[in-house]
Amino acid sequence: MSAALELFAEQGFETTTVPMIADKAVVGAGTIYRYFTNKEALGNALFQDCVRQFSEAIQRGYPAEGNAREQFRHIFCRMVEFAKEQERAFYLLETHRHARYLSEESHELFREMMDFLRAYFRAGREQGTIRSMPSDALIAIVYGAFAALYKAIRAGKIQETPDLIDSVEQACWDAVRVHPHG
Amino acid sequence: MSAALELFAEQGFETTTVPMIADKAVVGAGTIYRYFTNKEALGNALFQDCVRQFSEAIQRGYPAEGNAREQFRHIFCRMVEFAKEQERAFYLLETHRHARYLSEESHELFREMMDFLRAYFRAGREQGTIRSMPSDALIAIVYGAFAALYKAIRAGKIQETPDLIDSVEQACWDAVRVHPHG
Amino acid sequence: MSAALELFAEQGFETTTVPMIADKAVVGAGTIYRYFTNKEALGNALFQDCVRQFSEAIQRGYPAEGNAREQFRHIFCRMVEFAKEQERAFYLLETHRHARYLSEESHELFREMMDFLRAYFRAGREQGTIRSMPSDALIAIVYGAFAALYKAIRAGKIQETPDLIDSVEQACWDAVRVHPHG
Amino acid sequence: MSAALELFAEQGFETTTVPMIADKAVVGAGTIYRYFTNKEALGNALFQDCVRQFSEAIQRGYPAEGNAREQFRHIFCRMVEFAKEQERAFYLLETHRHARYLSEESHELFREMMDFLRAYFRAGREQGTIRSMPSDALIAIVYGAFAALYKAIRAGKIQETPDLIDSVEQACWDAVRVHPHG
DNA sequence: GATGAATGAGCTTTCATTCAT
DNA sequence: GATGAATGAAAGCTCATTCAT
Repeated sequence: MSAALELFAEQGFETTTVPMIADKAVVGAGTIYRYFTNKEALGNALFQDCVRQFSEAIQRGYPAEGNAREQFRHIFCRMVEFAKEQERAFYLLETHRHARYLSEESHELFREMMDFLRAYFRAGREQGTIRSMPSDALIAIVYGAFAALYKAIRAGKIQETPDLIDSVEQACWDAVRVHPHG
Repeated sequence: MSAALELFAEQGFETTTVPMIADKAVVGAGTIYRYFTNKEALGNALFQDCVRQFSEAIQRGYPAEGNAREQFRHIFCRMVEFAKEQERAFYLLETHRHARYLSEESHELFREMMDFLRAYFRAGREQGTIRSMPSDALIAIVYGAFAALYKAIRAGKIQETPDLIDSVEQACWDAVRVHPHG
Repeated sequence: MSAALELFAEQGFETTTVPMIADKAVVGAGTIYRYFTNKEALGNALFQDCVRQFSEAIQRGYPAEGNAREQFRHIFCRMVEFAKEQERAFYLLETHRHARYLSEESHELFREMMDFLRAYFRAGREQGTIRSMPSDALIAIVYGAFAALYKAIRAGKIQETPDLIDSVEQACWDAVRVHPHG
Repeated sequence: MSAALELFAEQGFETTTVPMIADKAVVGAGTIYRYFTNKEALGNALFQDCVRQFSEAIQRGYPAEGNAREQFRHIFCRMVEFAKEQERAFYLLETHRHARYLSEESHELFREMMDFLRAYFRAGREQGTIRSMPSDALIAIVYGAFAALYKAIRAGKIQETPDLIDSVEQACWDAVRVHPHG
C-alpha cells in the first residue's frame, strides 16, 4: 500500500506498473494479487484509505461547541497538518479524485467525507455567519484554494511558513464569511 | 485537435488511445502522425493551444486604467466566460497542468500566462489594495477556488447561475483584498 | 532508378522506404507507382538492370580468340572496372543476390550472366588449363574472392591500387589454373 | 536463440518479425522481451554468439608449431567443419556482418576474430611463404572464396564432397602462397 | 500524368494478470 | 502463501499503397 501510494502520487495511476509497485514493496508481483483483485481494486483501496485518514484528521477534536470562526480554523489547520504529514496521501486525494478507475464506492466515501464540510457550512449559513451560497460552492472555494496552495508549495513555487498559512486561513475565512455592511 | 481535446479532457492522456482519437476525428490512425510527431507532441500542441486561448481570453479588453476591483472583476468574469464557452479546454488546462507528458516548452507557456496574474497581484499589493502575500499564494487561492467551482459545476453538484457567479466573484475578492480595521 | 539504387545499396531494401526514394528522386511517392507495380517490382527492375550492366561489362571486348590466361585477365579487369565505376550497382548485385524480394526472373537473369563464366571455365578445363573442378566452385572462388575484396575496399579496410589489383588477379588465377607437377 | 538464428539466417533481420520467432520458439512474444531489450539486442546477441563459436572453431587445436601449409589446412578445414555443422550460424555471420542493426560491440568482436587470420597471414608473409599483399586482401580472397562456395553449396548448385573440399582448399592455398619462379 | 495526404495492416513493444513451482 | 517467468491483448507507430485533385 505505501509503495503504491508513493508511486501513484508520484507518477499517476496509469503510468505506474504493478511490477514497479511489487519491486518497491520488495514482494513478488503475484503477491499483490493475493490481496487485491486487480490494479483497480488496489487503487480504490488506497484512495479510500486516504479519504478515511483525511476524514478522521479533520473531524478529530472538532470543537462542536465552538463558534463558526473557531470551527473553521480547526478544519483548516487540520487540513494543513494532514497535507504536511501525509503529503502523498493528500496529493493522491486531490489528483485522483476524478480518476476513471475509482469505483462508485470510492466516490461515495469521498462524498460522505465532504458531507461533514457541507454540514458545517449549512449550519454557519443558518446562523448568519457564513455567506448565503450553496455549500458545494463554499467547499469548492475553500478546498479548491487550499488544494491549489499545496500543489504550489509542492511544486516549490511558494515557501510554506506559519505566517503564510495564517494569512491564507484568514483569506479563506474572509471568502466565506458574511461581511457586515457587505 | 478537437477530437483529442474531447477525449483527453474526458478520459485523461494515458487512457485515451490514438485510435480512439482517430475514430472520433473520422480519420485513419496514421493520419494523426502526419501532423504530430507522436502522441506526446499532440498532447503538448493541444495543451499549448488551450493555454494561449485562456491567456488571450483574460487579457483581451483588460481595463489597464481601471482600479484593482474592476480589474479583478474583469479577470474573473473572463475566466467564467472561458470556462463556460471552452469548457473542455479549461478542464484540460486544469487537470493536465502537472501531467508528466508536458514538455518544458508547455510548462514555460503556462508560466508566462500566470505571469499576467502575478503582475496584477503585485501591483495591487503595492498600492495597498491586495493582501500582503506572495502572488503565487494569491493565485492559488483565486484560481484554485475558481477551478474547483467549475469542476463542481461540471460534475453537476452545483447549478451555474449569474447570482452564484457574482457571489463567488465577491467571495474571491474578499479573500484577496485588504480588509479595513482588518 | 538511380535514387533507388543509391538507397538500396546504402541501406538495404527493407530499410529504404518508398517516400525516401521519391524524395531523393524529387518526385511524388505516387509517381513511382506509375512506373512500377510496387516496391518489389522496382527492386527487381533495378537488380536486373545491374545484372545486365555487369553482364555487358564483362563480355564487351572479350578476346574470344585469346588464350585462357588472357581471357581470365579480361574478365577480372572488367569486373574491377565495373566495381569501380558502378560501385553501387556492383554492391547491390553482391548484397541483394540472395534477397527474398527477387523474382524468379531476376534469379534467372543472374544465372544467365553466370553462364558466361561457367562456359569459360568449362572450356579451360577441357583444354587442361583450368583445374578439374565444377565450374560453380571455380566461379565461387574467383567471384567470391573478388566480391569480398571489393567489400573490404568499400569498408576502407584496404587501399585500392593498381599493384594490389594485379596481385589479386594473379592470386585468383593461381587459384583456378592447373599447376604443373602440382 | 535457435529459433531466431533459423529465421534470421533464412529470411534476414528485417523480414523476420518477433512474433515469428516467438511462434517458432513456442513461447509468447512478450517472453522474448524478458531476455532481450529489443529485437536489435537479440540480433546482436545472436551474431556475437556466432562469432564466438566460429572463432573458437578455427582456433581450437591450431598447430602453432606447424608450418604455414599445415596451419592453412587447419584453418580451412575448421571453417569447412563449422560451415557444415553450424550451417546457419555460418550463413548468418556471412550475410549479416555488414548489417546496420549490429552494434559497435558486435563489429569489434568480429574484428577481433579476424585478427587471428590477419596474424596468420602476417607471419606467413614475413617468413616468405605467403604472397606479399595486405592481410585484409588475403583474408578477402580466402574467406570470400570459401563463403561463396558454401553459399553455392547451400543453394544446391554444387555437391559437397571430400574431394571438392580438398580441391578448393588447394586452390585457395595456391592463391595465397608464394609461387617459386612465379 | 503527377501528386502527396490519407489510409490501415502490421510491426515492435509493454504490462496486467496467471499459475506452476 | 509467495513467487516471478510466461503470457498475449492491446498500445504506439510506420510505411506501402491508393486516389481525389
